Amino acid sequence: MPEGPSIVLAKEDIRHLTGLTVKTAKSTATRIDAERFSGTTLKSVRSWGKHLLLKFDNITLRIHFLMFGSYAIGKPKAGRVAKLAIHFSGGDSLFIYAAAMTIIEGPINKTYDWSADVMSMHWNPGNALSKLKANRERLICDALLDQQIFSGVGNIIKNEVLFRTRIHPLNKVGNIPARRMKALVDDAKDYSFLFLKWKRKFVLKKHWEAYTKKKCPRDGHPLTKLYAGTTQRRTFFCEQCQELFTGP
DNA sequence: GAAAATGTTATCAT
DNA sequence: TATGATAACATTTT
Repeated sequence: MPEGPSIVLAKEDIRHLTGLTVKTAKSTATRIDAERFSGTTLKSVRSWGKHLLLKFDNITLRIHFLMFGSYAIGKPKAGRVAKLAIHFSGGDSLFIYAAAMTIIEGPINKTYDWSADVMSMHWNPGNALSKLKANRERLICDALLDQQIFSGVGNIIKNEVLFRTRIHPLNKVGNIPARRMKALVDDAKDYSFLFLKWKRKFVLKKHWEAYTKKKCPRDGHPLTKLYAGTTQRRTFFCEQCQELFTGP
């Protein structure tokens, strides 16, 4: 469920519950006092990167699906205990599984930099570029996963965008020429929307060019698989066509 | 059936 | 104190 576009799909899926009032809510997560939702109304469903945000009157439930989280509408998943179960008056219900959740008090606009979210209409590539300028020493494969810079970008999008823009994942941010960096920032957004389109049609995997692949679709060169960066995430790239810049 | 994986955060070490 | 490594979380796919 995890990367930004998948959260957008979840948002679309859940949005029709907006306007309903909570009859009962139960949570097995110690951090969540589900009682607080009782009697409140679901005001809006939003997302910021990988965060799914459900606003109920004065509090917002922040849901992060981590690697394996999921949800169900209407009917709980068989044989599973929901981390949060919300029953609305009228009979609708929402179940959340294996997610990390937090309650945000009051307005959320202060909490979130919407211009960092690649899926947001407020996404601002210029802001991303200036944040990158402040991170010249980091590897680009790490910077792409930084949710403060590219909120919503996950490991698949990281791999595909680096491949599409022919940038070697082990480049230091500061060594990448400005024009190439701009192309990368733009593609982070563009590819995320392609991801969304393909995921919607269940054809996402078919379009992967680098992620989990063995051969470069451009030149047939074998792809390198490396656990790269400070987070040691799987990184697939072509030594031949993805450029490693040596700096100024 | 073991191992790995679309991820983050809290806690432990240094 | 600040930074970095490790564990914890939990489910589906390979």
